Amino acid sequence: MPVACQDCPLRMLPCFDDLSEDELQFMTQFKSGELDVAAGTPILVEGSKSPQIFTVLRGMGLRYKTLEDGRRQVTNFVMPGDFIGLQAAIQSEIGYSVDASTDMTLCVFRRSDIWKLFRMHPSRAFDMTWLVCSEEHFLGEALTTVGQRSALERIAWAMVTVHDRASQLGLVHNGVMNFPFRQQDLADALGLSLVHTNKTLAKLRERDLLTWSDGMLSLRDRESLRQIAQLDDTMPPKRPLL
Amino acid sequence: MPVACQDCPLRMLPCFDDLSEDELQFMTQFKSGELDVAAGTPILVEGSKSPQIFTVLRGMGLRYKTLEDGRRQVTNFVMPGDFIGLQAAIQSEIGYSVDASTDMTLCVFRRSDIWKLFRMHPSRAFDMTWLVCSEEHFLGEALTTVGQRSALERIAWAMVTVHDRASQLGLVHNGVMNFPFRQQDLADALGLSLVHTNKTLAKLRERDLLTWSDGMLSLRDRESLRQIAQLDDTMPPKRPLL
DNA sequence: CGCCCGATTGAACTCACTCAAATACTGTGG
DNA sequence: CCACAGTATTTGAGTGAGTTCAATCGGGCG
Repeated sequence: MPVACQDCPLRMLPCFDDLSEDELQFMTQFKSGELDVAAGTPILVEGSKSPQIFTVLRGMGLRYKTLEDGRRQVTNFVMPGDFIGLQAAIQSEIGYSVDASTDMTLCVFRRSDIWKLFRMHPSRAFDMTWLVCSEEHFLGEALTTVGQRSALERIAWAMVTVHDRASQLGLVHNGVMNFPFRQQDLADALGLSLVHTNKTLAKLRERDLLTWSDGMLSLRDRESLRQIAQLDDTMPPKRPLL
Repeated sequence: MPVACQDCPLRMLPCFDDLSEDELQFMTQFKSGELDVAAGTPILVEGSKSPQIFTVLRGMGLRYKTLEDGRRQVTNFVMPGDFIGLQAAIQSEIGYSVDASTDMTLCVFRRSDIWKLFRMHPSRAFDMTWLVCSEEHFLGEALTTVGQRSALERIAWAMVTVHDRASQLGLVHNGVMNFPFRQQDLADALGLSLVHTNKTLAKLRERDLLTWSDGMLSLRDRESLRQIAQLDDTMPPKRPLL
């Protein structure tokens, strides 16, 4: 049974912009349905033209690109509130794949309605562009991390970034969050080998900076991790939700 | 003396979408001026809120991010037709810096007019979003390159990508293009050290795959370079010009 | 129990880094 | 016109961070 936008549990979170009554009504009719997928399901496939666009309501996933010989670059961890698939709607093809890492619920939009959104609801079009800019910004950060930071710095960066994101979404309880990924996923996100990722994680664990086992992640000392990562401590602004 | 959009030399290139009479007229009044800068001038500064947005008319530059300790990640080479600074207009701050590597001419827009564009000209707003998606796509490619490819593959990838882009813009003459960057810039773009970049370039030169000296780049064997880079050979689609 | 998958650990190797110095070029001032 | 400083490229040598190979361990499941 689909959730009405009116009752969207994400909408209530303080990290998201408020919606006007008008916008809310528009979104309700813009939303074409809901999709439930099991862990492991591919949601978007690189190079395809998906007729659908999604907002993540629940669960987590992986966004990645692959080379012909099988090497894989994870470009982001997908979390609730993320808007995925717009590339396919605006250009002809999509440049990345998304797989579900846990069971997920997705809010579905028709790509053919995008144009209507731009014409009829400029404020929502603006918000959509905001989200793409935001993703662009993140990829710039990730590129800088993989290009310039050492293995220890990369992992510290990833953990603080992921944790902060989850924290915004109210997914951290008593300092612990669900982190349903494999070490191989983290390695592929940071351009490191699995073995070295494992050994570097062990170092952070020995120093008692974090714990991660059985899919549960806890930052024991976020401040130290932040410093290792040379990450500045700015509160992210409120963001739009589509 | 500013160029009228009507007479914009870029507009005529086959790689750009056609504009309707209506759109053309709107752009002319949307354009608030022209800016000429000398090589070496900073155009945008990370973290600032520039009141201006630009389209590059002429010349090349560097887009990059820096860490506190001085490490630098070049995130793109800036070329004519590129639209820069939107992040600052849509969010409050900009996430990267841009410096001019040659003398450049920029088409200037007021950030305060962006909202008007979304409200009054949805087709241009759509095009703007297209461009951001495109940049997002590129950053995904770059991240994959830096995260997964070897030094030889990275350099081959960068050279083919840059050359193809210049080719689209009609900047390649007799197989030769202007490439006004230092080896340090390329190294910072690919997450490699200067020394290793130099030695890897030498290997490609020895194999007679490319030549690059005095700011002139020529791909002697694009096909081999493309294969080394594991880069697929798809024609880029026509793109919007703002 | 046996199998599969993911995490962990050890050992050897190598790609890419740092350090260092030489070369080449350009602009500046005497 | 030459000396000099500053910047970019090139090359050599030694080092090290991260890789690959390989084996083990542990939990979940048919």
